[in-house]
Amino acid sequence: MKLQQLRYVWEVTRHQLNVSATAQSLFTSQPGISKQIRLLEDELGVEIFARSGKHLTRVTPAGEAIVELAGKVLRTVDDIKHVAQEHSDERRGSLAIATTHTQARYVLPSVIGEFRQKYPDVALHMQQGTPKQIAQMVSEGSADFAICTESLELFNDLVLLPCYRWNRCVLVPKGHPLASGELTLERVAEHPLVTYVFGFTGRSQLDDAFKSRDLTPNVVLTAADSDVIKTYVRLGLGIGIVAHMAVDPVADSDLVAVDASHLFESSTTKIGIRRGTFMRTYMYDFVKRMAPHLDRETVERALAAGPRHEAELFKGIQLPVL
Amino acid sequence: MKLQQLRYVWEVTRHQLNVSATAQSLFTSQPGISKQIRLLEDELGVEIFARSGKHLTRVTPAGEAIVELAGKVLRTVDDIKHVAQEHSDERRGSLAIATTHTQARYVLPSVIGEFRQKYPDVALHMQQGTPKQIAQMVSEGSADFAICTESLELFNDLVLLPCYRWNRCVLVPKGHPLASGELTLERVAEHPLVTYVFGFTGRSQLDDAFKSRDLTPNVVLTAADSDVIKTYVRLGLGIGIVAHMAVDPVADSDLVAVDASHLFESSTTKIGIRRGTFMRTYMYDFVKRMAPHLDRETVERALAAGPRHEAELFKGIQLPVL
DNA sequence: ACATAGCGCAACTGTTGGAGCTTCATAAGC
DNA sequence: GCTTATGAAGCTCCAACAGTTGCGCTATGT
Repeated sequence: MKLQQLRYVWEVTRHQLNVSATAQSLFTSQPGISKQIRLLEDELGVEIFARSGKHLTRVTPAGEAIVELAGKVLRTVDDIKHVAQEHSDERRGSLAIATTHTQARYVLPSVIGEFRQKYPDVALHMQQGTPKQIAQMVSEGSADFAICTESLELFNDLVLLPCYRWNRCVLVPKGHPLASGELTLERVAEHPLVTYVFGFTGRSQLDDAFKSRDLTPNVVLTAADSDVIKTYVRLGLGIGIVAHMAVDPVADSDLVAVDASHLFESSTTKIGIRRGTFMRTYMYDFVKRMAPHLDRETVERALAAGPRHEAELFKGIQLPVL
Repeated sequence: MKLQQLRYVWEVTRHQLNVSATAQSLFTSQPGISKQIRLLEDELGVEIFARSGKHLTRVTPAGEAIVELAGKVLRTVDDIKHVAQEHSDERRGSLAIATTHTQARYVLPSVIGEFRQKYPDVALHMQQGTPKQIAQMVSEGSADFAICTESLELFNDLVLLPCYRWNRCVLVPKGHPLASGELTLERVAEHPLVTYVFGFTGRSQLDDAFKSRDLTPNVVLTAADSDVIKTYVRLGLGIGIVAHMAVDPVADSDLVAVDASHLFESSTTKIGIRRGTFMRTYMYDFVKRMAPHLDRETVERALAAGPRHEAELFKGIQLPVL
C-alpha cells in the first residue's frame, strides 16, 4: 500500500469518480491513476469502486469505509508536514480560512490585516462559500478554519469555538417611517423585507422571531450578502434586515440603521476547526485575534474534548457583542 | 513522503533508536533504513532524530510529534487492511489478545474454544503480560484486545468495556483453622499470606480492604499467577487469596476455598480496545461471548463516545458475577 | 447510427528503494 | 594509550516500479 494510492482513491471520489478529471487536477495521467487504484484493490482483495463496463459508477460499501480511512491517513500526513514546518520555521506556513461573505467583508479584514503584518510569510488562503460548504471544506481538510454563524453544528468532527455575538438592525432609506419611533416586530412586518437567504448569517433566528409572534413577514428578496441587500434597500425595494457589523457608518451614511437587538435573538459567530488538526502557533494567534477570550490553553482544551463536549467549556463565558 | 519512511521512523523509535536491530526485525538492511529516514528528514526539513557522531541518541521535540502521528497513520493503514479483509471474507482474519495469566488460564479457554469452532480461519494470537504491558500493546496497536482487571484506566486512548465482576476466596489446606468458622479480615490477617503481586488481578482492592481496618497483612510471598500461589499453599507456606474463578473444584479438591466476597470489594474485569480500531464482525462476536450484555450496538456506542465518556454508558448495567 | 467522453491494456522509460561493501565515529576492554 | 567491537553513513549497482504514450474498447447522448 502506498500513500499515493490512497491519495488517488480519495481524490477520485472527490471528483465524482471521474478519473480523467482527477488526473488533470493532480497533473498526472489517467492510466497512472487507474493502474494504482487497481493495484490497491488487488492488494486489499476488495473492489473499492463498482464498474460498469469501463466506467466507475459508484463506491462499494467496502470502498466507503476505505475512502474515509484514506482521508484520515492523508489528513494525518498533512499534520506531519505541519508539525515539521512548525519546528523548522515558526513564522512560515499556510492558513486556509473558509468563511461567508459577511465575515470576509466586515469582520475579517482588520484581523487579517494585523495577522499579515505579524506573519508576512504565512500564505493566507481565503475561500468564500455557503455555511455548509465551509463546514464541509474544513471537515475534509481543504481548509483550516470555518468562520460563520450557521450549519457548523452539522459536522460532528468540528470543534466549535464561539467568538462573539452580534445583533441585527433594520436598514431603511432616510425619511422612511421606520426611521423614527419605536421599532416593533409588527411594524417591521408591515413592510416588504430584503434579507439573507435561508442558511446564511443567522437567517433562522430571524424567521423564528416572526413565527413566535405569528407574523408572516413579506420577504420580497433574499440575498447571500449584505451588499446586495443594501443595494436593493437603496432602490426602495423594501427595508433591509442585516447584521449590525455589516453597516459602515461612512459608506452607508445615506441609509438609516435602526438597532433591532430587542426584536431578534442575537446570533453567535464561531470558528470551526477539525478535531485532531495540528495547530500551528500562528493559528492560535489568529484565533486569539478573532476572540481575545480564546487563548491557546482554552483552544487546546476544546480540541482535546470529546465530540459535543467542548460546548461545556464555554458555558460560563461572556462573549463580546459586536 | 512514503508510508515506508513513516514505518521506519516508528519502528526505529520502538527499537531504542537502534537502526541495525530495526533492520533485522523488518528483514531489510540497515543502510536502507538510514537512507529513508534521511530522505524523510530532508523532505520535512526537520531532524527527527538527534545524532552524536554516527549514533542516534534521542528523538528531537519535532520528532516526538512526528513519531506519534506516524504511528497514527500506520494504525489507520492497518484499519484499512482490516476493512478490506472484513469485506472480502467475513470469517477470515486475525485477532490478537493481550491478557494476564488468570484470564488466560481460567476464563478465556471456554470463550476461545467456542470462538475457534465458529471462526476456524481467524488466526488467534495470545500474548501474556503484566496489565501495564497489555494496555501498552493495545494502545500502540500490536494487540486488539486487552483483557484484565487493572491498569487499563491509565491509557486514555483505550475504551473500557466492563465484562464481569468477581470476588476472592481464601485458599487453605484441608483441616486448616480457617477452613471452618466465620471468616473475618482479622482472622485472615493472623496468618501468613500468599497472593498476587501488586498491579495484578485486583491486588489493590485487597490492600485497600486491610488498610481500611488498620490491619497489616503478613504477605510472605507474592506471585503473578494463581497456580504459583496454589503450589505454595499446598506446601503450607501460608494461606492463599486468589480470584474465585481460579479455583478448580476438581483439580484443587485437596484445598478448601472459603468465599471471601464479604471481606473484599469485588473487582471488575474489562476489555480494553483502542479508540478508532476497526472492529471486525468476529471481534464483536468475541466480546459478546466474554460478556453477553456487550452486544454489537453497545460496543459501537462505547467506541464512538469521547475519551472517558464511555463509562456513563455502563452506569446502570448489572454485571454478571463470577 | 454516429460522435464524444472516458476507461483499460500494453510497451516503454526514468526513477528509486534496497543490498552489499566500505568508511568513519564512538565506546568499551586490555 | 592502543585495540577491538558496535553501529551509522556513503557509495555503487541492480531490480522493481510508477508513470507516460498510444491504441482499442465501452458507454452515453444526439
